Amino acid sequence: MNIEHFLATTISQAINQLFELSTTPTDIILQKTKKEFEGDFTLVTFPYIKAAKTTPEKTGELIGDVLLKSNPSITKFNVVKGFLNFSLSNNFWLTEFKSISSEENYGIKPAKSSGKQIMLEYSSPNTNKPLHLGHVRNNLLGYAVATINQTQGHDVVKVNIVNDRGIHICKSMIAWQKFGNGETPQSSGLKGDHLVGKYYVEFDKAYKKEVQALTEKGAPKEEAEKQAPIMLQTQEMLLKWEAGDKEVIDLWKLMNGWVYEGFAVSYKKLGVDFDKIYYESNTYLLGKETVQEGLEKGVFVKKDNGSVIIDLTADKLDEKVVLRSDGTSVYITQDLGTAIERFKEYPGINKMIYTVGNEQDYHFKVLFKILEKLGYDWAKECYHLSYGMVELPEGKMKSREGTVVDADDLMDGMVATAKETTEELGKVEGFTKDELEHLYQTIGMGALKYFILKVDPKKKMLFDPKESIDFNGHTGPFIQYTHARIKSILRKFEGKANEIVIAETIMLHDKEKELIKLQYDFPAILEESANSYNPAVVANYIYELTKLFNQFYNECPVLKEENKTVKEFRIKLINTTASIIKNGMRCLGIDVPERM
RNA sequence: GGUCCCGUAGCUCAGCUGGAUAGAGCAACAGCCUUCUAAGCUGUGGGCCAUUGGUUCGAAUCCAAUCGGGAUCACCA
Repeated sequence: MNIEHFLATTISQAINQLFELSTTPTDIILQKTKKEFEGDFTLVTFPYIKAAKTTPEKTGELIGDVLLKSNPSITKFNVVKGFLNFSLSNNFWLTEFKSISSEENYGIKPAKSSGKQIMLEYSSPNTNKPLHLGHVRNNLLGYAVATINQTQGHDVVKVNIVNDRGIHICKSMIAWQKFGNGETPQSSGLKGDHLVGKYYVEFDKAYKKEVQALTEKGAPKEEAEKQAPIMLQTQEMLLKWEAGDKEVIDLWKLMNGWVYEGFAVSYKKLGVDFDKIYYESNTYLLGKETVQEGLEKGVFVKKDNGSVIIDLTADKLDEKVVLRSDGTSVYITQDLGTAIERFKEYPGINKMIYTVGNEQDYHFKVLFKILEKLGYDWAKECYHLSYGMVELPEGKMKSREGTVVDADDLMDGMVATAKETTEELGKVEGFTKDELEHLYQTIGMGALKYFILKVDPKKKMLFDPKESIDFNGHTGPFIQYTHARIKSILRKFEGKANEIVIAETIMLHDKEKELIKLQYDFPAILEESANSYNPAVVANYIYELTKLFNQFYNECPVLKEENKTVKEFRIKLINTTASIIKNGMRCLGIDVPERM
């Protein structure tokens, strides 16, 4: 039985008997004893002093006495005001550690399934421009949440829905036709998505020029924006696309093909992948039938002008259009249809997660509410994994103003910095050229990923490209470096860590005990992180573990230790530390090198 | 204006299912490399946890209001 459960049960029984209360073990909240005090676990006794009809000190004593007799693992206790701190025996932690270190992948549950299936959508790029920093956060977050949930035995289906159609795609296409001179990724040497993105910017330039020319001739601004020839051409192209015009479709396929080639490269660098990719060009007509059904059920209302709406004012939301007066879909129509389709396609889904920025909080509230009103009981299992924007020191990123941080540039920059730093530190000996390239990649991406994942997803975060990302302190490279150091020690021990049998007689040093206690927490941390869809929980835990190891390392020599049993125990201890660091970082999608 | 989110050290962030003296990193300053990798460790300084009330034995944490910042409220996607 898990020790915390045992303690809770014992304490619950004790206070029920002593103070005539009727608590259950789940009412008992134990916390870890703060470092300044002696003990392993702490019970706050304030809530019980009324029933105990005595002082907090006496209350603690009474409960402590019962605990002491209940289990030989509990060796002593002390009471400070309303805090009952009790200690578990050296042997308890040693035994605990033996079990931790004997597990192949401690904390990361084996292949056995929980029976729960989660569909997780993330990335969702547009095919008119390359990925930027915002997408990076989205992708890293989605991927990490998926991996962390897999450790809980859940079957996670990672999906990506590509926005490959619509007016914005046509803008790039028109601009390419007009100004492109047949430029291709091959002829220009540009990555496909960057090439297409370039023409999206070209469109905007040309469009602004035309609007300006028209307003100078006296047209009102709004009128000019509607009547600019290039805009009219774009709208015409969209109609042709919808009609299946071969020429337009061919161009569309060609240019989207370039974009996909470019995305594939970026995704690979980011280390993310998908089980299934949806394309909006296939799904954008979905949802119209749903609107019909909703009308019949009386969930939706048809207005005089022919548009269909849902009135959500009673739910503190507004009226929402679900079908335009001309009978065409709006965005949410498609989302309704896609959601329903997915649950049909994967009947086993218990949870549907959408990784989308918090500017769409309202949209998803409405979406889920509508699904609920339509009577889909899985609507309550839909979850919007909302994350804050990545802001630059100057404020928001705006693609039209050229203040976006491009994902490829960013990643390349990180790898270049990793290279520089590594060379400066002179840590390049003994590596082949290929190994070095791989190492720079690992460190640079590790820095970027950790930087983004360590902050709570729902909060907005600041990214300063000038100061870039540090490699010292609370960073990915620090964790990677620590792992490499441990591996270096283990190498000197010729990899025999697994053969070590831990002696019963070891008296644990403070730092050793702290390390074991922290390792003991790992499974609970993973579970919490999985349930809250928050990778930062794991990220911050790994940092704590790493920092603790470094302190231990400075205080307790490992290889220089004279006593053979202590030395072997420490080897085993750091071996387990390394594997938790590695597994934890893997959950975040971050590689840790064996050497660096 | 309605709704939602955020406000913790100079900066970037933890801590938030109420509990002991609010923690890290960066930046500043002072130490530690005859070594198991110093991308490290130790120490110093730095805080009215936005403000004001409330609930409580106890509030950074819960509630309300206020002030600041952001998002959103399209027959856009």
